[in-house]
Amino acid sequence: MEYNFSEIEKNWQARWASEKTFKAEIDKGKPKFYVLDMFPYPSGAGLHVGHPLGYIASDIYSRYKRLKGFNVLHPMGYDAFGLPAEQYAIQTGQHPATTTEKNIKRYREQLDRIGFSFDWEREVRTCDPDYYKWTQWAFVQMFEHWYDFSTHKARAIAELEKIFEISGNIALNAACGDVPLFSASEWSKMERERRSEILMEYRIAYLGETSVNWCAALGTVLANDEVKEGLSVRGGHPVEQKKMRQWQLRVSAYAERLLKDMEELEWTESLKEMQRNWIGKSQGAEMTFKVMNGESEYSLDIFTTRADTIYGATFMVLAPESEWVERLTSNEQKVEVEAYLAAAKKKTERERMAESKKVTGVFSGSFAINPFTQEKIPVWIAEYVLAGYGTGAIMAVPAHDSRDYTFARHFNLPVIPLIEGCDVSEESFDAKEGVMCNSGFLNGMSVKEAIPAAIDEVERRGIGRRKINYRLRDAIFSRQRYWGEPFPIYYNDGIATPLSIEKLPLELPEVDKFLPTESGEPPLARAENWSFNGWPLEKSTMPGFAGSSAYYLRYMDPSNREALVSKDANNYWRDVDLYIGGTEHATGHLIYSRFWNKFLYDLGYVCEKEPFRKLINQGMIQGRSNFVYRVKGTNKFVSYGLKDSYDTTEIHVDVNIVNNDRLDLEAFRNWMPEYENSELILEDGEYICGWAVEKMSKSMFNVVNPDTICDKYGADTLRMYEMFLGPLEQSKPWDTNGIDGVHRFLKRFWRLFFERENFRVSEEAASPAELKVLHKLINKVQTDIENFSFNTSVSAFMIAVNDLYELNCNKRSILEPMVVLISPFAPHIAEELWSKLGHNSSISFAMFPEYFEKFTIENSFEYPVSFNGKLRFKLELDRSLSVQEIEAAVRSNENTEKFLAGGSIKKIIVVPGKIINIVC
RNA sequence: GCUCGGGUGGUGGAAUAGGUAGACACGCAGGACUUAAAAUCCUGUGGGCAGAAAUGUCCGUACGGGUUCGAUUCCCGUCCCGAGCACCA
Repeated sequence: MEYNFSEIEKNWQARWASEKTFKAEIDKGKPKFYVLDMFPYPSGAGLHVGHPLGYIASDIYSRYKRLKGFNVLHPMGYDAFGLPAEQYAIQTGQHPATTTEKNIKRYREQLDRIGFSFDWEREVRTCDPDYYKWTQWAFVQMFEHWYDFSTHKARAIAELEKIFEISGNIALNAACGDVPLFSASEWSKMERERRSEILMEYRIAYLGETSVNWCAALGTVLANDEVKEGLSVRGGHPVEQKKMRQWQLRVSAYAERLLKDMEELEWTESLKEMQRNWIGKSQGAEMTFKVMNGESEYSLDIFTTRADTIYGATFMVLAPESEWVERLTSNEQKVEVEAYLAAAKKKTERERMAESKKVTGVFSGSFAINPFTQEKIPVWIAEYVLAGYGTGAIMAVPAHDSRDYTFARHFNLPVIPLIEGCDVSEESFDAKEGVMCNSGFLNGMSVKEAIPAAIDEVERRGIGRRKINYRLRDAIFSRQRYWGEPFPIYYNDGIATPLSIEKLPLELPEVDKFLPTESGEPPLARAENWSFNGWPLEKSTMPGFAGSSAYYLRYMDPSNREALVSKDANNYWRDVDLYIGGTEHATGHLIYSRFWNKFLYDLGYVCEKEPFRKLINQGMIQGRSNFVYRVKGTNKFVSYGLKDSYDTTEIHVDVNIVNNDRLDLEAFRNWMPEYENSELILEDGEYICGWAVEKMSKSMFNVVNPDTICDKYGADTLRMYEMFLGPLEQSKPWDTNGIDGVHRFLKRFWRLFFERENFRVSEEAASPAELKVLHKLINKVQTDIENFSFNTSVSAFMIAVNDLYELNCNKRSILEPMVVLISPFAPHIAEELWSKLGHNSSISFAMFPEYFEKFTIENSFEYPVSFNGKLRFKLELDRSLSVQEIEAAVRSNENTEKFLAGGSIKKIIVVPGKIINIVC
């Protein structure tokens, strides 16, 4: 009987859907297991063969866990708000909702063909008002809370107002912006506007002036993780710095917890490292310098991690955007400084980065006093100091900081070495090692001793204190775009006020065009009556990460109208046990989501402080492009092996008309009109194409559609082949060439159950040799799945099937467990054979937790062997024994007999005094 | 520049508490079946040398050293590739 995969797959997919096989429900009698994929943005191009890689892996794991008796939650949905749909809408006038809906439908069709065990009843879409109601709700919660560093928790704004009434903000240790100290009586005398301004500085979701990444081409601001190398991640447009009043989330308040709680997560070290870098904790000191601009005297704060180098601070530097620049520019220097600032301002972020090696700067005309040497040192303004980090001002120690060094050499400022024996004639000495000199009371100490000693002295003198700084900035939350969640905020007399929960969701209004208005306002300004009770509503929308920050919680209870997630559902499903997705979200989504979760945790809405316990980053699947070689100036194409004897141009050719790098000549001539009459110069009667690994994209004609593979080979082959391609976490090119091997294997597997046309499975008891094949496989597949080493388990199946052919085995006691074993990988064929073996219900209902254990070596196999084909044990051997005597001892050992199971010894490797390996 | 990964046949990749390097698959070559093709099955396949052959032998896991009876695996140095961060004081 033929392995008719298309019929088998169609039937079982229909049956899974109609029987709701993968519907997950709370079952307190079973342990839960939550397997989540990063949900896709449904783009217009549809899925290519690289997209499902992670979904296949998570599906294998989900199905495996179900077999082991877990109650598995495995949902899927769509991250549906986003820029491409909006850009497309601007070009075509089609509503983004329409194109998004269309794309989702297409995605769903493609996904369904691969046979995933998703519970589609839990599907979420971020653009659905019933969904984004809870995104808006969370935002309102953040608006109505502040962060208290003394309790390490978010607390209600109402509590903050009480504190202000009783004691002002003097004793407060809160995450906040720039707020002057005030007493209770001062607070009581403040106007409503002033109070709301102050409260705004404390809110976790707040409106504030900040330097933002402005992308003129997109007409919107972008978050730091949406900008790479000065260009927007989406679209690659230039980005510049601009001061704007924007909604922000006080993520920085959670920096320490985000850092600390990561320790216990099962994430890869490199991913954790990326987050650590992004959070960028550094311990040091804040120090105050006296600065003088002519007669006026000020106190300027700086941050440093190297307080020990204070004696070598020979000048100071301000960021061009620093508010100190104006105060500290002397009249004589005014013209020069203004010219410098204007030039700096004009540069885009990209230009600034490209020129980062160029040294630029200008003297402000002011001087500071080094508090330890009492020297008068100049204050400069330079681009290499960033306004957003620390205080936007530094003390420069050219001898021990390479950036200060380059600057000092360029502008001829003094360099004072502070470490004995260091040579600063060519470059600075940045290492934190050596013995201090030229440093007053620090002389003779090692750097490691000097750092705390210097800070102690600074604190004793009252000119500074210990300080921890984080690189992590607050997230800019406003986007001047249409296709996103509207802010549930209106401006009552200009005061930002949230809508109450009963008014949510605040739905996205209709607009005539999806572009900004002529006056530069966001697209929502085009909406008629965009107001609440006559007050204007906020016109920007939320960024892409808003909707993806809590979606894993919504899956737990997707249709709840009263809450984001019920207590009951949350207490059962708790957190994501396994999260699979691309590494590109390492510093965006994965930070925001953790922050969002921690905030809801503080408020008691969720019960776990971390959302994603274990995380796997699947590698990207790249394209494998094919080339033909056109002889320049002709319509002749020469085969790969002959191309060097001609002057040729390399041209991409559609990989779908190439097989094993052999060009389908007929298809090529029909591919494009210009090739219709081309002349092909062959070698050995064939046209061989060149190839290269590139990004999978339409323009390179190397996109392989999973539908094509499903048509030709079936979903089970696609699933197994994607796993067989290589380690899950590694990036690798897609190469359709190898797929035949996997397809052949499935056909061979199928034929194990048939004799000629008949299904024939024997009820006879299995032989030891047959059992050995099965147990070897169970052992291997189980450990491989647990380690996400799916490529080697596919190999293990192939070996087992080959072995069974050799043994001519068709016994139920061997084949039935094999069907169970293979079902996570190739569920359709497994279901079909399972039903042919006489089982009525789906193999997914089989759920034998014991099935895997039953067949592990320890529990059932009588041979104490290691399955690598090697037996290892220690024998008490005398080193004087001859080779023959050792062999005799090995042969007569009882373990050897058991291991051989009737086979014979091929080779014995004896390592004196250690191990004996027997190969059979 | 800094921080992580990683360099194994023609190709994708196996194998590390140090113990037969190249599992499994692709490709290639040869063969069986067939009028033929497809499908299926069998055999060979890292390189050199010797041999008619079975086989033997030497060299081989980026390069150079080291530890060890034994190194793809551990240590030191060099080169190359990939990813991330990039004036964070």
